[in-house]
Formats: sequence, structure tokens, C-alpha cells
Amino acid sequence: MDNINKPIQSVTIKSTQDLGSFVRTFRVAQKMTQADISGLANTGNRFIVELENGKPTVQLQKVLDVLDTLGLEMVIQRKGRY
Amino acid sequence: MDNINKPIQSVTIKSTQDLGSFVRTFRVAQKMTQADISGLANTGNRFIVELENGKPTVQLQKVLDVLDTLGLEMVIQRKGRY
DNA sequence: TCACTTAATTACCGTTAGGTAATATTTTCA
DNA sequence: TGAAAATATTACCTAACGGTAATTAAGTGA
Repeated sequence: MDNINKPIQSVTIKSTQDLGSFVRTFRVAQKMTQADISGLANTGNRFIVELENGKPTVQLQKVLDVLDTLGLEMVIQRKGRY
Repeated sequence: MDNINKPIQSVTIKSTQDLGSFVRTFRVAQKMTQADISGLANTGNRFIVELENGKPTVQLQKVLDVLDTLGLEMVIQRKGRY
């Protein structure tokens, strides 16, 4: 599939790596720095680094804060929808 | 809106409370106990209790494990989609 | 190439997540 | 209503989250 120039609709998160990679890609696409996010989301730079690198133990509320800062939201659904 | 007997398609998670409430409701609908989940997801019962009660600091990977056990998946998307 | 920006690492450290196991409380239903 | 099942709480404990601040490394653009 050709995803070039195709706006992202949604990404299924199967692992913390998936989330980290997506957050990084999306952040960069928004031309934001890690410092921008950590400032807006009231976290340390360290948290952003760890999140983007897929740390499994990041805390949920902080993740939600970062997603909100990026204009993203989390959805739960049954497996296999598309 | 009448949601009775309407299969859940997706739930937007704006807070850890949202997630906890949804997990509980879904688990009960599946006729599973907390012990069932904690067994299958390799966590303690304590984690399930805390997750369902909306603890903000639950760790992401464990949440993903529980969702997987329930046949659910996490999706990230831009805000405001429906 | 070199200066500047951004990202990553490290040390320090108080707080706490969450496992287990025991106990208590609440819910369920025959 | 009473016993069993399910959920919640507690104590004990180790590992480690994540903030700050300083430092280092990596990336970028003129």
C-alpha cells in the first residue's frame, strides 16, 4: 500500500513500540520538538524520550496527556476492525 | 440514544476512568471474573482492580496485555473522528 | 565545516507500581 | 437469608518510574 501523502487515519497499537514510533512520526510531522511536547504535556523530557522509544512501563495517564497535546485520542475496539 | 443490545463498536478513552469503566463493563459482558483476566494476562488481581477503578498510573504494556486478553485492541487517531 | 538545535544519557532521588498472600468486604442467588 | 463467589483492601517488599539538571551525542542547515 502506498501511504505517501496519505493522511493518517488511525494506527492500531499492538505494543509500546508501536505507540512510540507513531508518536515520534506524528510529532515530527507536526514540526514539534520533544521539548515542545514535554512543556505542553507537563512532563519531563525524559518521559518523552522513553515513550517514543517504546518503554513498556510508561504510565497511562501521561500517555493520554501526550496524545492530547498532539491532538490525538485513544480508542478501544474489538480486534480486527478496520 | 438507545444502546441496549447494541454491540459496542468503539470507545474513546479520555481518561483512565473511561478505560477502567469500559474494561469492567466489557469483562462482565463476557462473563469473566477479575481472576480469569489476571490469570490469562499474567498479572496480579491487584492490577485488574486498580485498572478497572481508573488508576492513572497503570503501566501501558500491562493494559495492552489485558485488552488483548479481552479480545480488544487500542487504536490512536486524530481527535474528533466518529 | 561549524555553530545551533534537538535528542539521548546519566546521576541523584523520592515516590510508588504491582506481585503475593492473607483478610475483609460486597455481591450474587438458590 | 445465608453461604459461596467475586471484588477490594492491606501489609510486605523489590524494582523502577520519572522529575530535574547537567552532560553528551546526534542531527541539521547555511
